[in-house]
Amino acid sequence: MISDPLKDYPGYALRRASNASLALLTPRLMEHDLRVSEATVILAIFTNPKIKQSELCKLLDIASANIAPLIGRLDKRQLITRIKVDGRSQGLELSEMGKSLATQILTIIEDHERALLEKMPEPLRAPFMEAIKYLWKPDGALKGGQDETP
Amino acid sequence: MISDPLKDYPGYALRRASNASLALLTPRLMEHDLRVSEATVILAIFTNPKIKQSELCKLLDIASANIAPLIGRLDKRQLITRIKVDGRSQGLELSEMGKSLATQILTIIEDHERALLEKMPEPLRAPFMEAIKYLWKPDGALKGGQDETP
DNA sequence: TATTGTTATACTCTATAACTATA
DNA sequence: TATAGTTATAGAGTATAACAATA
Repeated sequence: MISDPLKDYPGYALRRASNASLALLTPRLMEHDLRVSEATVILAIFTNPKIKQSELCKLLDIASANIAPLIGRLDKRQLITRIKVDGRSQGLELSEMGKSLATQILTIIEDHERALLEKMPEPLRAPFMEAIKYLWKPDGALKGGQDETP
Repeated sequence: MISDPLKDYPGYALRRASNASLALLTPRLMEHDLRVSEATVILAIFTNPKIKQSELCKLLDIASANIAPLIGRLDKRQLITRIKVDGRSQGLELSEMGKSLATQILTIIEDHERALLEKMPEPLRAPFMEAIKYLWKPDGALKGGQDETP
């Protein structure tokens, strides 16, 4: 009988489960001509109007080199507007079209995430969500909170 | 204050945690000139000698088009041997060098996975591992078990 | 006809380096 | 000097289509 030697390891299970989740979500967002990363950025701007690209990078753990073309695509589609903050940085906001798209994205993602959670027995859901947060740093260890000794 | 609108969703948390895990594991395997996918395949062959490529694909959820060049690289490095089963398929086995590398990989991965799990409080570890298995299909729904009605 | 393995190709995400301009 | 943003480029994972050889 063939068996998977890594199936009981958390990091491996994370990778497999994440891939399975993305395989379900990607085609649903593609109907709106959006990648998962683009949808994530749109929602982050929706929740944090006037956020700067550098702040988005920290929040979502994306390299600044990679967010530049992504923001460029959203700008070209007139989903966002850039508002000069100072000479070198710009606050990002959603256009009306962007806000409308954001609410549609939110519907898709909420439905997707609800379906994911419903795959596991109810008593495991809360412990799962609590546990997984120890494996990354929500809100990107951003300003405001007490950081781990700098 | 900047906040992440998706941080309480399981699929998003999976993606972030998986990326964080890979960012730690990748450089450690790179010291042995191995990608994560290559190390995974080596261990799968180690555990399942004579496994065929098509079985590896099902087990690890990799498209056959993508495993061909990967196997080719392992073959060129003389880490595996291909043993003809019939005219169109071949059983894969590790060479002595491959087996030696497999044990080193296992040490790295076990250390990595142990460190991951230790990031969360002990009482959450078992529920986490139990819960996450509902989000993918370990052993790729392979032969031997009772499948979901074909 | 179906299966196994392969090649070619393309898209996405990620990573690094080098650069401009501003503070 | 340090920060914000950009460009170019490369590496890696994943996806589809097309194909040859075999069962």
